Amino acid sequence: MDTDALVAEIEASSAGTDGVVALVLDPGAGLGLATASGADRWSVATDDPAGVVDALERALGPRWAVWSSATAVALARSGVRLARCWDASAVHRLLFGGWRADPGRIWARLHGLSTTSLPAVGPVDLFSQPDEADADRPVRADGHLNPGWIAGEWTEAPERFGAWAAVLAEAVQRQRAMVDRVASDEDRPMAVRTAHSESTAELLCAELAVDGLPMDRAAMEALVSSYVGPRPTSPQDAVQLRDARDEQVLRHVPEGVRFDLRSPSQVKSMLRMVSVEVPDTRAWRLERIRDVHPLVDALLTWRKAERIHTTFGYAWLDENLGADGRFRGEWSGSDGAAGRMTASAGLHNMPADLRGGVVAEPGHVFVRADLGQIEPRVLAAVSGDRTLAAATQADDLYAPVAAELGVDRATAKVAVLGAMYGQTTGEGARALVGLRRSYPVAMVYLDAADRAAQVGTDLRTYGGRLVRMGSAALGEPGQPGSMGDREARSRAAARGRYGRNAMVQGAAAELFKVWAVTVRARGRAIDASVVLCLHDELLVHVPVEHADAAAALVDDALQEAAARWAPDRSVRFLADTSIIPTWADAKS
DNA sequence: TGCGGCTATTG
DNA sequence: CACAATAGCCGCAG
Repeated sequence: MDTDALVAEIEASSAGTDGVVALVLDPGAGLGLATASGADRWSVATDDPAGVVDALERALGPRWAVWSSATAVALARSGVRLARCWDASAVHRLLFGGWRADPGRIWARLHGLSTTSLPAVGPVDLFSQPDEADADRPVRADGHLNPGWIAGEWTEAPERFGAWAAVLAEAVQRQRAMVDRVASDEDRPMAVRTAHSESTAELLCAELAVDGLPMDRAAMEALVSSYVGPRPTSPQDAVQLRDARDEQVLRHVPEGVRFDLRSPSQVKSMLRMVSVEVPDTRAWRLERIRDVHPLVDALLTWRKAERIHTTFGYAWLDENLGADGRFRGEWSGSDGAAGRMTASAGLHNMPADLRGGVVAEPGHVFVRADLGQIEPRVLAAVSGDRTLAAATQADDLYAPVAAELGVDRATAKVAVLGAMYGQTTGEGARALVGLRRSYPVAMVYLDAADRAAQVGTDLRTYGGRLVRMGSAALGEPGQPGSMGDREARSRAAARGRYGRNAMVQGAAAELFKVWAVTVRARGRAIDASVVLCLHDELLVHVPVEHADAAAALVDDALQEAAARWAPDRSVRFLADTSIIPTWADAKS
């Protein structure tokens, strides 16, 4: 079938179904399509599935339903960009929390099947009797998805393409119904929009992973070299250089005594040998006693260099920086408790000292923008606290809060942050009384989350993300006898802080992603690409002639995002935006 | 070989 | 050293 005929069929079939078209893709063999109802499906055998998708995108521009961002990654590798999608794994994480979101798990959840013993490919065990009749079908007799198809057997015969897409279409239809229920029954009216923006954020993640971050290898190697010296010429040389670095510290202890600088307990012994007694060897602690003994100073200097050497050194560049001057990591659209974006390869914790190596390509610049005081502003929005919302009108939110509380700005800031993090000691805790009096709505919102989390009740963010409170890392609430009373209370308090913060951090992550995908969408017309997302900061790469337009676009996109995310306009959001040649040039 | 602890980096 | 994260190395249990 030619593409025009396919377009016409899909157009006729998907009328009145919100324009959702399910897509499964095998880059080597073809694609499967299905309309939202799953009633109509197509199997297209082609050696250029990306080209077909691109043609459909231009002709129809549907909301593409996909199992995960793997589809978008494959398309991005072929230079094909989708505008909108419904990412079943992203929506699964939104609805149910946690991280694992493979098709088998998504399907099981939507059909009320067990997710603790999902069928798997491989040796037959007691729980999975083979059933020959199941092999040809995407759904087994027991209702679970066929693990073989999940693992890739759907690509083995072209007629399976459409069947697999139809399965996805059904899953997405069920997800949509569940999101609608969250919106209506659980009082999270933004849930559908969140499903859309979180899904589109997955498209952005695919592009971030495929396109990478512009990096100047020579500039970055020069920066690395300034900390750890030149690149070793051989493995033997590497060992020698490492011994030489260690020796700069060890020469401060008596002759013949050896310590492993990489072992905290040995470092503690080493310090004791020169009469420096510390409970641990963290840098902030040693910093204060830097002058006590030259060994301390040498150790701190060594630590800094060792960090670059092991994590952000030549090996790091060799592994992640391509010959095309793009640094690539893996991106996740919604990780952890609160659903923040995360990135691997150190993209989110690269030392600030190395930012000078992140350089725009010739003829390009970066537009860098970060949200100001995003978490307290988000707290004002999601809690509906009118007084705190009024404070967001100020460029510096802490100034009116300080005036209201009758304290200085630093105290006000510590108090607000302490309230959001659940701090119970120190200066912040003392100012909490004033916060409760002046901003009762926001404080009650935080306290309610804290109390629910303490007893193990799951939470939902403003946008509708489920924050699960039953994970093993947090410990089970109310376990009798397994621990002392003090330990149990400490665990409960930790769960409370976790839940309290997840409501704020999670909502901030949702707003951030709406902003990021808005910039992605609007920026396309002027060739502006988001190349880095950092929780409250965007780095956009753009041809120099469009720099001013891109900077204006980023600011406009924030207002657009804020209006869509929180239709109540009483809370003000602002971004600090600059046009810079390297990431190190930002003024903040 | 897997995992918790310690450390450093980021928002 | 509150909240979140990635990542490396060490020491110990299995």
